[in-house]
Amino acid sequence: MNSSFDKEKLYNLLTRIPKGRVVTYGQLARMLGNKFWAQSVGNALHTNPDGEKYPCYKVVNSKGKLSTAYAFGGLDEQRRRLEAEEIVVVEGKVDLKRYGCEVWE
DNA sequence: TAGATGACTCACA
DNA sequence: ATGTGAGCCATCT
Repeated sequence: MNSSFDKEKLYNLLTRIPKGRVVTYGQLARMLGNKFWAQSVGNALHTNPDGEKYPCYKVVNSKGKLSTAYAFGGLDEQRRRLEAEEIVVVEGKVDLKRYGCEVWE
């Protein structure tokens, strides 16, 4: 069947992210089924700035770098939220070795 | 319908 | 570390 990109699934995963942990676009894409959805994931988050409801601030790229085009608040706000979960942000980046979660549940 | 754009990732120099 | 090229997807113009 055409397993197309489902935003609901993406949002579901976002809300499932354990506290004090971050996830990369590729990781989300992989969980959704296709690792090539990374770009689509970023696009979906940008077109759907549900940051008020979804922890999109926990989503970073494979290098652990935070989004430069944060839809709301800005990089400063995102860093603020991450630190609020005991996540250390350095130079706008997080240590995926420490906070990057491969899989949860 | 086709082309360009992007909050991506990976490999190589 | 920085830059370029190639790859796949969804959305916009």
